[in-house]
Order: sequence, then C-alpha cells, then structure tokens
Amino acid sequence: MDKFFETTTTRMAGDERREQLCTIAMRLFSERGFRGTTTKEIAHAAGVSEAVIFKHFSNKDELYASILDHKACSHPFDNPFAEIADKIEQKDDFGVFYSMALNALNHHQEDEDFLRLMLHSALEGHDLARMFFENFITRIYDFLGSYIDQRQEEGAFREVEPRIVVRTFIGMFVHHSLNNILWDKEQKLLKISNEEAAREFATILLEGIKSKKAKVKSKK
Amino acid sequence: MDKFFETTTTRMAGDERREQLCTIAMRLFSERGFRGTTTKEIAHAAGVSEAVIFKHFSNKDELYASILDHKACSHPFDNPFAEIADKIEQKDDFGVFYSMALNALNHHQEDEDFLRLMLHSALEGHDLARMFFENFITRIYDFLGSYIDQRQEEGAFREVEPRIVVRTFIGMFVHHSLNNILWDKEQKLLKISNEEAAREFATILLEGIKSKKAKVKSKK
DNA sequence: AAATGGTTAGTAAGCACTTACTTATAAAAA
DNA sequence: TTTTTATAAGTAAGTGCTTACTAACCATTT
Repeated sequence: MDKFFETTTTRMAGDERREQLCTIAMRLFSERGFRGTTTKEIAHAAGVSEAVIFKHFSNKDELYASILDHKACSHPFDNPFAEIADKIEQKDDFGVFYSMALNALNHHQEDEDFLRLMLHSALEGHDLARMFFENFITRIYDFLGSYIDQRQEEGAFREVEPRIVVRTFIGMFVHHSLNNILWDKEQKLLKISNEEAAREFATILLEGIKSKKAKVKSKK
Repeated sequence: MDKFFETTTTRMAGDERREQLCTIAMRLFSERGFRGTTTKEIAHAAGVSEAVIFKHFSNKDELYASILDHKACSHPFDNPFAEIADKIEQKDDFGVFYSMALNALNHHQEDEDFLRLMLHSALEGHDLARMFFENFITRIYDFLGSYIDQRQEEGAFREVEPRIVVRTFIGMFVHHSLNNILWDKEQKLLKISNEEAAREFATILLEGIKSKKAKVKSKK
C-alpha cells in the first residue's frame, strides 16, 4: 500500500515549486504576519519538508522579499492608469473616478492576501513594502492630482488642493476594502457590489468638488 | 558609586508597575506585533526582569487582553457623540461632520500606538479587537446613519443609502490617519492640519450628498 | 553519470514561562 | 521612636519546547 503513494509522489519542477512556495507563504504571512508564520508551516502547507524552502530561498527574509518583488513587478497595479486613459482624454470625470475606484475595489477583492500582506509589512516597517507603497501611491497622487488640477483650471471643479481630493477619494475605496477584509467580512454593516460602491464614491466626490458656476473658466 | 545607583533603585507599587508594563507592551506590540514582541523585550524596556511580567500577568495573552480591556473601557471613544449632540439638535450639518472628523483625527494622532495595535489585532484576527471594532463601529453607523436618514426626510440631503454615506465619510478620515501613521509619516504627499482636513472632508461630503432642490421637502 | 528534487536528522539560539530564592518597605509591636 | 515582621517586589538561573537553518544523504530524471 505504500507503493501506491510512492507512485503518486510527483516531483515538481524547480520554478514551479518556487512559485508554489511564494503563493503559500504569501497566504500564510498575510494571515499571521511574517514573524507569526513558521517555515515549518509553509513547508507543511506545500506538502514538502522544511529543508526544501531553504533549497529555494537562502533564508526566510529572502522568501518574503521575493514575494514582494514578484508581486510588485507582475501585478496589474503596474498600470492602473491605462484603463482610464481614454476617459481622461474625453474628460469623462465620472468615468475617470468610477473606473479608478472599481478597478481598485476589484483588485483588492481578488488579491486580499496581497493587501493583508502589505498592511502587515507597513505595520512591521518592512523596507520593500514601503518602497512599493511609496512608488505606487506617489504615482497615483501625481497622476490623479494633475488631472484634477487641469479640470480646475477649466472651471469644472472648484478650487481645492488637488492632493486633498485625491486623499479623500482614495480613502473612500481603500477604507471600504479594508472594512470588508478586516472587520466586516460578512458585510453586515453594508453589503453592496463593487460597481455600486464605485458609483456612489465617484458621485459623492464629483458633486463634492464640482464648480458652483458650471462651465465657467476660472479667473486665474 | 554603586551606592548612588542603589539608592535610585526604587521599587514600584504593584498597580503602578502593572500599568507601566501595559503601556510599554502596547507600544511594542503596536510596533512589532504580538508575536513579534518578546516578553524579554517588554521586561527590558521596563527596566525589570522577565519574571516580573509573569508576576502581574499569568501569560502573554493576558497581558495583551488587559491592554485592550483597559483601553476599551477608559477611552474617550466611549462617547464620541457627546461633543456633537448639540450640533445635531441644531441641525448644523457641517458642524456634525466637521466635529466627527476632527475628533477622530485628533484621537488617532494622540493614540497612534492604539490604532496600530488595533490594526495588528484585526490582521491577526484577535477576538477582543474584533469586539471593540464591532461595538464601536456599529454604533457609529447607527448613530450617523439615522441622522443622515432624518436629514434626507427633511429634504436636506439627496436620496442615498445612509450607510454608504457613513462608509464614505469614515473612509476619508480613517484613511487619512492610516496614511500619516503607516505610509507617509513625514507627510510628504500631503501635509495639512487636522482642522483643515476635517473641514475639507466635511465640505466634500456635504456638497456630495446635499439635495439638488434645496429646502424642498421630499415627496415621500 | 550527472544534475535535480527531495528527505532525515540534526544544531544552536530563542521563546514563553517557572522555580527557588532575595530584598525593600510599610505597618504593627516594643 | 525604634525594632520587628509579614508581604509585596524583584531576581538569577533555569525548563522544555520551538525556531530558522544545515549537512549529509537518497531517488528520480535526463
């Protein structure tokens, strides 16, 4: 009967195993934190002995780093602006904000593990996580901020510091995602689709910053 | 010369030490997480031997629990509504939202350690943290939600699900606090006072949800 | 046969927690 | 006021267990 199991023991290709370990480690790190997850647990979850981990990664830190590296490079976050580029050209304000929010909400939902891992990293003050956030968030502020600035000059939006508007808007959907992931997983407080959430967020923001005297060029 | 130090070696009263350990543990837990903080480190930070911790708390978990207990009871969070009760009576919409945001922002700033600890707890899925959040947040949704509902019936706000509005608004200032605490401590992206932030958040939200046909009673 | 994927059985260091003991202090007794 | 004494405050040195990590050795593929 041992023989049966022996034959089912399939060896994985190196790259395959490496990726599997990354995926599993990410899930566990996101659930229990870096320090709270043991290499033994990761190995067990992968159905492999602990030593295998150290065949692929020189130490636990490197495993962690390679998760972030991998994610930071491969992720669709790379260009969250591509999808809304045409909406910006058409000056479809609602489209811009709606797409941005919906895109983010969908990604957060699909990649809950990654979001949790990022939070853990931020709390633990990990360098790579900080870099990721700094790069990514800075780009959003610049990108969205300059759009708001432009629309203000065109008289579409009232005069507010664009970065405050960006902070306000990002807050809406990031908080919504964190709420669903961290505190209200069953969505007892509020259960809405990402589409509806994105629509309301975009509407509230746009009504909140639109110019009172519509279609009038700003004096400046 | 030893004598000088000997005389400065003062023994602390039990309650005093207990509280000191709580405070120090909260700071360390908030920085490195529960699992990432050792009892040895806590003891060292308190300038005391490790065994002292176990004289006061039967184990590490109890130390953790007593931090949350203590905070959950003693905290001014207990009644964040008291301050805005009169603003509600006067139907000072801006006052209600402004005070709520400013109050929260100030508390977050003063009690950064606690906020970080709460995040850690939420990520690690600790029961007491969940309870705290559930109780506290649920109350805010009920409270603020019913105010919004009332103002909608009076025709001051347009028809939106009140809980979405609450989610939107809480998102603004919670995200702002998290940003300042976790990712942008030097406030490179955006540096504004709590007052200014609260003012903008309240303004954007109110403009975002106010009724188009002002001062008109809703048909329903 | 040579590379590759995997295992078993460790090691030293670190962990939460305990034991057995020493002092400081405050109040009662002298 | 001084001395005694019970007790609370504190320590040094462990305990057994877990941790990240390694070395030395198999087994399957090419």
